Amino acid sequence: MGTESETNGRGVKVGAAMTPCTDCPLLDCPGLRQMEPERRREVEAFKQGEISLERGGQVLTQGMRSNEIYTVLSGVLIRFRLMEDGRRQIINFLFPGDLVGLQSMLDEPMTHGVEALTPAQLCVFPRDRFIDFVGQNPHMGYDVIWLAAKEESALEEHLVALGQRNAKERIAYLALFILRRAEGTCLAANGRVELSITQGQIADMLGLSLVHTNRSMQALRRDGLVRWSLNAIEIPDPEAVSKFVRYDPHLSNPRPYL
Amino acid sequence: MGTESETNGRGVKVGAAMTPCTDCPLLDCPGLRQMEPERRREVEAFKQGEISLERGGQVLTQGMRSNEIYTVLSGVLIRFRLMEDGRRQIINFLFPGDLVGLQSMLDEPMTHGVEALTPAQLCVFPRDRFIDFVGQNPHMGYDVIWLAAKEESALEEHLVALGQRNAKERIAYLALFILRRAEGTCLAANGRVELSITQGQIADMLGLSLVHTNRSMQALRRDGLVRWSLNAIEIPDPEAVSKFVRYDPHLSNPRPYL
DNA sequence: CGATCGCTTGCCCATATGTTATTGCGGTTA
DNA sequence: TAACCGCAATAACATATGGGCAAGCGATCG
Repeated sequence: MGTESETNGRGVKVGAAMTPCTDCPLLDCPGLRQMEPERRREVEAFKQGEISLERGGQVLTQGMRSNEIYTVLSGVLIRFRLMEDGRRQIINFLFPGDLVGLQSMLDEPMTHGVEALTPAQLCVFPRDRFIDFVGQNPHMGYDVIWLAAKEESALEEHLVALGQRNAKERIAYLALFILRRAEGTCLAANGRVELSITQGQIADMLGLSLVHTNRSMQALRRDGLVRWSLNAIEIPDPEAVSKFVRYDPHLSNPRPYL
Repeated sequence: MGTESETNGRGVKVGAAMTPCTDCPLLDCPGLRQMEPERRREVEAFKQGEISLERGGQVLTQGMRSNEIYTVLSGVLIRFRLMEDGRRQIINFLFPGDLVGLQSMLDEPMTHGVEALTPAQLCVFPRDRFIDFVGQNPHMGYDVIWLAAKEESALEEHLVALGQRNAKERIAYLALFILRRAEGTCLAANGRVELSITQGQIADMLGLSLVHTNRSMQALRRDGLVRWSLNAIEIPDPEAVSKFVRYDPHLSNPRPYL
């Protein structure tokens, strides 16, 4: 169809084109760790290719195995779990620099799917060469562990939100979480992210019904805490929200990435 | 006091005694992966010591940094997060073979604490030698990543439970989760685990009030699905419970461990 | 242009879950 | 033995959240 091969009906394009890691567009982002040129070359040797997704395109499908691991080069994605009866739980949001298929390491069927929220590009790495790669670059292995630990922290936060907070707090929490992650990856400024997230998606992430999600969002808007439309999230006073939900996304060390 | 040095008022005993990895008591457990003798020697070289805990003893304290990572040699522990207002969210349960302080890798203050649910022993490893260790034993690095991915899967399951299931289902889910993990570490047989878990702890894990937790547990007992007392969990028909909560802890590959 | 479709919003009512308080039981301690 | 403590089991009542339905609104598409 296009200039490249279109493999998958679901908005996935496997590109021959490949951004060289030596001028990775993520290099300038202050939330991401600097990376020495020689390391970048190492990563480039490991990198297998690139994938482009449209909004709604899927990279990983629940129930299937994968031989590849990915890294977000641009865009925002969600990771979610489907139940047989149609219920859906969104597990987390993925931003540039994030590792995508840690589960692929397990050599078991994926327990979740991954889908693009915006047009996105991913770097592809072969799983079976991973051990060698780590053997030759122990620091990289450490970085992967670092990222895994960070991801775990995020899930921990989400668990706290679902377990301990009410609807308004959950939504405000999620807004702040996304804003901070977006800031860290240069996708936000002045308390504003442009990102199309459906109220249905918010509901599916926070374990709320659609109706109640809507109600609570309106309340937050009235309170002047969070203005969350289909196109963007705005938080006029992040400090206030942080206090409201008792959640302080302490700016952490810059994240490593591949 | 005892024969060893008592360092901490909270039931922590740092022992000079050290179980040699070459006859690690976990070796026989079918849920854990076999480990070649030479690997065991490598691990032993990395191992720094051992810690014993009584029920209620804490290994890691929220808000503090740690230079050590641990591994569960025996016993069951919980990982939890406290909020300023006293609310508590239990994040996960830890069983023999599990990695304890993955967060220590981040070089940031811990966002959770870890406390023993039964008397427990932990193996201690120094964080700062970790990179070298992985550099020399890439397979071990891979194993750590494996464990991290597995932990992430568990949190994912918990998220689904909190987000999508009602009280009865959550409790049944948790019972089954614990039972299966206990079976995998030789702590359970015939659908029965002996483990003292308070209804308050269950409530704090599942985001329910104590009263409602109690109500729902009774209902499950009446239904004959889960018999959960202070001393033990019994699930007469795991298949039935699995169907009831739509959760199937597919027996996974044996877990690696250090 | 009208026809759809999905998102948003509002309303009314049902119910799952939370809150507060009381009781009872068994074990521990003085 | 009495006093105490932690935990489980109830009861009566309050409220947060969910379910069902319908309307307005903006895109997209023929």
